[in-house]
Amino acid sequence: MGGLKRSHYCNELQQANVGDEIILMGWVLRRRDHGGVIFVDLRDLRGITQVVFNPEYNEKVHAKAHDLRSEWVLAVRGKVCARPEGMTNKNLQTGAIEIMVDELRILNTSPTPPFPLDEEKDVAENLRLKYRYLDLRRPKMINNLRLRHQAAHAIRTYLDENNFIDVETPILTRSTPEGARDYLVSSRVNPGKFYALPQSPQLFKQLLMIAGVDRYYQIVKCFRDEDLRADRQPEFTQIDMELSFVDEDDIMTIAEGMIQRLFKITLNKDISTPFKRMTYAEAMERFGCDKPDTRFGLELINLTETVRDCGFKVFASVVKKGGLVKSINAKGCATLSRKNIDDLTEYVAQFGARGLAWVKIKEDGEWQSPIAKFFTEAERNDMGQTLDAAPGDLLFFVADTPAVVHQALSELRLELGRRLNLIDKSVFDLLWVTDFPLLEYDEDEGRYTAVHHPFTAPHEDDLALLESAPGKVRSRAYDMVLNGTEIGGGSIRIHQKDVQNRAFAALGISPEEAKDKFDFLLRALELGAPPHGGIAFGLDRLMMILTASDSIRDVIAFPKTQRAACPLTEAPSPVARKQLTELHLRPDWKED
RNA sequence: GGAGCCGUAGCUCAGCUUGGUUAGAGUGCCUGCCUGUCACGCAGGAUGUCGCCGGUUCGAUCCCGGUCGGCUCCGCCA
Repeated sequence: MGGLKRSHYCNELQQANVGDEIILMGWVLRRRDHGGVIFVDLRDLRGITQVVFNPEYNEKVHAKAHDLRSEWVLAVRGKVCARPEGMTNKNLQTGAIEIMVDELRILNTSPTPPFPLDEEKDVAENLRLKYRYLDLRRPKMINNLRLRHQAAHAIRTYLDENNFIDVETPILTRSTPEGARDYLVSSRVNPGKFYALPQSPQLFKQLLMIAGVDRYYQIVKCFRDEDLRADRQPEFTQIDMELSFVDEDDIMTIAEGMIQRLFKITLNKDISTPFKRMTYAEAMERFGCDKPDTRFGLELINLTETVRDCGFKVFASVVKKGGLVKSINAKGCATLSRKNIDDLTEYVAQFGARGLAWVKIKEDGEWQSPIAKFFTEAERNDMGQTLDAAPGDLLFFVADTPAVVHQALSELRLELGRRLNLIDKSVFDLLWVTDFPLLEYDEDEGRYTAVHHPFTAPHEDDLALLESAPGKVRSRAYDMVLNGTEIGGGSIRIHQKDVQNRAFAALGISPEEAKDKFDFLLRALELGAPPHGGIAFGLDRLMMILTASDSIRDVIAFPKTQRAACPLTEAPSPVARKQLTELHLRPDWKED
């Protein structure tokens, strides 16, 4: 750089700097060559400054500026000048001034970049990912990275103020049963044995509580070898914490304070605490899901009892078989076309609904519906009353198993919310969902599995049910929900060995297997484990919401594609046979 | 494991329904002109494995099958 030192960033210079001699460094965003005067928009991570090469001001430098091209890297020494009358650019933070250049250093050149960086148009994502370092030069992307940094910083500061200490836990650890598929790492020095990358530092943070650490946190990578989604990556970041001698309220209060701080620092938004709370049972009943978006209505209404003995066999037989009939009253939506309704029927079909019954309430209160004829007038009145139906309304019904009814109507509700523009995007709607069931029955495995994880404490009132009615046991788990997205979840943990053994037994884990896989935990629990609990937040998902991104990939510097590949490094890649041999692995795939 | 959408110039896309001349547009790029632009302007120019393989056909960017890649979703994600 020939001894030049940057004096300012490209967003800083204002009217007050006029007359100053400054040095900027950055990339050529655009060059406008007027034959005489040449304008260059110089960009760095913070902004853009117009630099001017005028032959009358400095002929030698002007000549050199002819060669400049997009994304060349420059150091520019010059004088801050006020722009001529009427020439300010209101779209630019530095639009009041420009730099008359005395010295131009070309620090690096570049061929024409493979895609434009000026954000005028969307670019194919795999191209962006292949040249991610170019993509990240775009203001939106660098802003996302910066906001993520600010979020992490605010969280660390807050937790430090609250006596948490950051402790690192192993990335190479042991595979445990339950949960997601593990990423495995083979051990060179232990033939036939494997490490697993952590799905979360769950057991280590519990062991830290037993160690007396009292309050632990970590912003930490977690790994789950499952299929990707717009909001799911195989490696993702958790804000992980654990506290001793606390109950649910203590943890919720700490977590609320942290989220409050996060919003204040990153978006300067004031969030009021405490957050709303809702039990799992209420969330399912009213919204059909455990992470309700409560920014709008369209709640589910239970008609199971109303239609139990009705004339419509589809409904009545579902009820008889123990299923549910629920409805959504889309107020004032009778104007939706048959095509609209068909689209919605197709939409809910992907969630298992075999049909979507509907009724339009006409101006005279009569039903316009394919199923109207199956109901007596009394039944129609009964249903209309339960649903608060009025002329102009559109009623949707799903009758099926509780799981299908809830998922289908929950998704229908969200789709209606989006289509009807019912969601106020400026609102951040935070709530807790509590009292999750501890266990749920897995038909495929023929046993109960943990809804949260196997170390979650059962509700004390329900302890006796652990053996007699495992599905009825409530847990001491809680999720934090933001705008219908689960952003964090945690629980009070089991801190007594005998309770942990009973929980394992309920999960169908034999005492032998428990000893084999979790001996270290059981031993630790009996050596003076304090009551403890914690919570973990998905930092990536939080950042998605804070940046209003559609994809988790937009808040991760180097994300992976849906096939879990990195277009930039071309990971995963083949490895030399020698590496495999050292790891005692014998490939069963064809080598090139 | 399954469903849907997409793949044409460096980039963003049209063309494909109904197969047939030289495959287009905008932008970018190159050259020239231009001293106040800021998505500068004007004139000219170059640029295509129509993802790949196969089939049907006299003839395939277009129809069919397969395959590769990208995205969204279901399953999966304690």
